[in-house]
Amino acid sequence: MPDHYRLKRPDFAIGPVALARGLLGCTLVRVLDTGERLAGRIVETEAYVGARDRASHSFGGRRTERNEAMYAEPGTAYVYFTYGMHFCFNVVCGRAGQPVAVLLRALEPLEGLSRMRQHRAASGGATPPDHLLCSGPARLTQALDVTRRHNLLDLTDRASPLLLERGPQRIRPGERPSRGPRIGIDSAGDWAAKPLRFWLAGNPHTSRPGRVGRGGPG
DNA sequence: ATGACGATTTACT
DNA sequence: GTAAATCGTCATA
Repeated sequence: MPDHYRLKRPDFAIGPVALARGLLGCTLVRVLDTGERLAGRIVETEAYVGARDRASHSFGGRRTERNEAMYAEPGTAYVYFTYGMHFCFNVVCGRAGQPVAVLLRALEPLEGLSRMRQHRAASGGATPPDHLLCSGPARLTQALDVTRRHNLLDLTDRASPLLLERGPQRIRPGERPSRGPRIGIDSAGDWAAKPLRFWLAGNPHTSRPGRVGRGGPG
C-alpha cells in the first residue's frame, strides 16, 4: 500500500466517535522485528469519550501511570493489560490532552494469517478458524503480537511497528455500518447503554459476545 | 500492605 | 447457560 494511505496526525485528531466510525474499513498493520507484515481490516470499534464517560479509564479525569497514554497526542497507542492475561489496543484521538480513545475490537485478517495462527496458538489450544482469529479486542492483540511494549507508541512515526492505513474499499457491498451499546462495561451505569460501539454488519469477522441477531455484531 | 476488580477468553455443564 | 484462569492497577488503610 502506498505510504500516502497511512493515517497522519490530523486524521486521528477528530474525536472518539468520529474516529471509531471512520476507522471501520481501514487497515491495521503490524510490522514484526523480522520485517514480516501482518494486517487486518478494522470491522469493529468502540469510542471512549473522556472524563464524563463512566466506562473509560479516564473517568472523572483520572490520570495514572497506566492510562497516561490517553493524555498523549492524537495517534498515540494506548495498550493496557487486563484480566491478568489480555492486552487491549486503543488509538488516542483527543486534542489538547483530552483523554479520549478508540478501542479496536475486531479485524478481518488480510495478511500474515499463518503467523497470526501461530501467535494465537502459542498460548491457547487448537488454532481457531479465520473468522475467530481477530474477532475480539484481546484476540486481535494476540494475533498481531501487540503487547505492553507498544503502549505510548506514536502510530504516525515512520519507524513504528504499528500503523493505520486508509483502505482502498472502506465499506464493501453487503456491509452496513452499524452502532450499538459497548461490551463488557455493565457496571458503567447510564453509560453502558450508549451506542458507542461501531461495526460492519454483514461481515463475519466481528466479535460475538452475545447471541447473534439482537443488536450485536454479526 | 491489602483486597477487590477488570474495555476478556475459553472450557465445560 | 456458568465458571475458571490470572495478575496489574487502584483505592483504602
